[in-house]
Amino acid sequence: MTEAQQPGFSRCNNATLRRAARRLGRFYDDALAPSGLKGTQFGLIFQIHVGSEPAMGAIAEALIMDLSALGHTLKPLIRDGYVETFADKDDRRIKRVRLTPQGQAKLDEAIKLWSAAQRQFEDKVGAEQAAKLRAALDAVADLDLEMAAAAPSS
Amino acid sequence: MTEAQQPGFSRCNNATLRRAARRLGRFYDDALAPSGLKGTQFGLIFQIHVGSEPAMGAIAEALIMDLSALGHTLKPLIRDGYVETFADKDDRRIKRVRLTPQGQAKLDEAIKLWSAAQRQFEDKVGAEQAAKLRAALDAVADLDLEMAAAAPSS
DNA sequence: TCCAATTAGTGGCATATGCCACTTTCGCGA
DNA sequence: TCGCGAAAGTGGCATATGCCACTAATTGGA
Repeated sequence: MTEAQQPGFSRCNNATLRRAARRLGRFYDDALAPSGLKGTQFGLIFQIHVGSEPAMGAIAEALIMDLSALGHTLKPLIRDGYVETFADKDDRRIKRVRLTPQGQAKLDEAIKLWSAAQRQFEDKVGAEQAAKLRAALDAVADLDLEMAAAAPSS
Repeated sequence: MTEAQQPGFSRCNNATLRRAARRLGRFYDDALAPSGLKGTQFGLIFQIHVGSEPAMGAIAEALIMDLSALGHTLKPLIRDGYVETFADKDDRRIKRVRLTPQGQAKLDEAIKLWSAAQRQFEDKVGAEQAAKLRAALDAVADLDLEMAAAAPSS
């Protein structure tokens, strides 16, 4: 056993979350590896897929990502020809995103791999437990946090 | 509401976890900002703190991090003088890590900020709920996943 | 004793994420 | 209609993480 796992530390919700995310991330990444996509890219492509040519801002909001981070993450997918962007017809500030035919095909391919990982995970923890965990995580994600304005003026 | 959040997608345990991690990560990052540390760095420094001059491998294992990733993450902390490394006396392959006095001071400073964030989070979700969530996440982290060797030879 | 397999880290490369400073467009009120 | 403030992205910079190919030390046999 790893002695370095003192209880005091594991009380940090953020650290615990990241730790689990690293673990699960690698698992899904491994499962998706044959497709050449990472778990994050799969999630992003899927999000684009379910959206109706979503604007970047909409995607960022849905995934709770920084808009610029989304822009960066999108680049390799555009470079590899899975995704393409185009300006909104009515508002030139808005850039919409959609999958290319290859992107669609890649998504279909990845979904098969993803399903196996998802199934294995749920077999281990139980579909019900998994659903509860996701619900709890979604609740955290939608939480209205905000540090109570530290020093309230002078 | 964000229409782009179709139910189909949120069924991915990995995507849901990352989404929550981004959200919570920003919250803790904001809270720790005055100290100049990121949430990840805080967790790492804390881990070094509770360990007894832990070897890099031990830290990586405890945090479920890739050893090389740990090495990279450690660099800015070493550069800023919060952490230092030294070779193990008996096994020169092993590199041990410890906090410098400044690192200790920075940790103390950061713990105050962290406490406020931790408290605010637990006030929102409830200490008990938070504990349950951490337990569930630890369970996920310790899961014995492993894709059942895809193609079992020829 | 000497070499093969193992263990612990390092460096390079690529993606994942954020923040900040800008630039371009819009929307709106004077 | 002019011009200012808001909205949507982009680029640069820095950290977070992983994988892979290597190098240096160790450990076990033969």
